[in-house]
Amino acid sequence: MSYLRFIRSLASTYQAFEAYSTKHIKGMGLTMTQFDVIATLGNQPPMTCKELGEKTLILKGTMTGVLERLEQKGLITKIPNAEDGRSYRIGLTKAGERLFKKAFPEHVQYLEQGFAKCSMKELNQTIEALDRIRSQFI
Amino acid sequence: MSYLRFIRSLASTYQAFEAYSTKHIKGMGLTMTQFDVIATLGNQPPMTCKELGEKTLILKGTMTGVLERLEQKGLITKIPNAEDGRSYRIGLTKAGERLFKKAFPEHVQYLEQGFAKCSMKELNQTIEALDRIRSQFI
DNA sequence: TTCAAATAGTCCGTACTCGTACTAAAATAG
DNA sequence: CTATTTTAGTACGAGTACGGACTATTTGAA
Repeated sequence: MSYLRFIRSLASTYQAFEAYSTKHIKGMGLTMTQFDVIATLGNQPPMTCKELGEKTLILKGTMTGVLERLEQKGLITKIPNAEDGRSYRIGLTKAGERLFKKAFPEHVQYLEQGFAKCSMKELNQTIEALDRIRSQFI
Repeated sequence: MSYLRFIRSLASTYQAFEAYSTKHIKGMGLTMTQFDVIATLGNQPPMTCKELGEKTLILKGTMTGVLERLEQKGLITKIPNAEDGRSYRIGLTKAGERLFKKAFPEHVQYLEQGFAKCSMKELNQTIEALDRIRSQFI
């Protein structure tokens, strides 16, 4: 019966982490989803909407709106794709690059703080256990 | 640096479980949030919107709409509260009761299947580790 | 080659999350 | 007892998630 407790523990830990992370991201004027896109595009050659969706787990229907808002903020550009008239490539603008180069390391460091008191050994053991449990659900 | 791997592992396990659970809930014509409300109201005396929100972690602003849709489906009723003119008590209708008595045990059993191959010992160890890690973020 | 099937993205509808502002009722301080 | 503050729930707007229908382009098969 402890699987019900496991579910609660999993959900609340995920949500606590999500809340911790979100607090920092909001300070940069982005949503988690928007940050996810910026972080994925950073230091990478421009990629299609489809590729971006695969890396970020954002569905294409959602992606349209997210990219629209990022374009309005002047952080990304859509480059027509010569090889395929249906698609285009998405890349960071100069402003997007600047934001990425500043925000990404800052955020990584912020997350690091949260884990400062966790032992490596415990983290690694938990990763292994989570991966084993997850494999039952796929 | 393994905390980045931990985050990925935590998020993907949570999402895999969520997807597994959602698949079953959708089959009963409910969303996860709606099921959460029904499951919380089952076998309990009617409670206020506030209490319901505390138990389900649904914010009051969201709750209004969720209850509206559950009321339309005829699964819940709002009972005026004699002791406090600002609030009302929310309870399951007969149809809501019937759905709960059928769907809840079915869902618990469905979840149990997913965890069938997980050892109790590993689940308990993981719960403890997750709880320790979570405490760093609150 | 031409027509059917697959693919890339968009559009739309429903539902949820979160935050802020608002209304009405209750609790409390002076 | 009145005025202030708190509290319960609603209203609303921006953003996200997800699914299904749709358009345009490309690919693949007859």
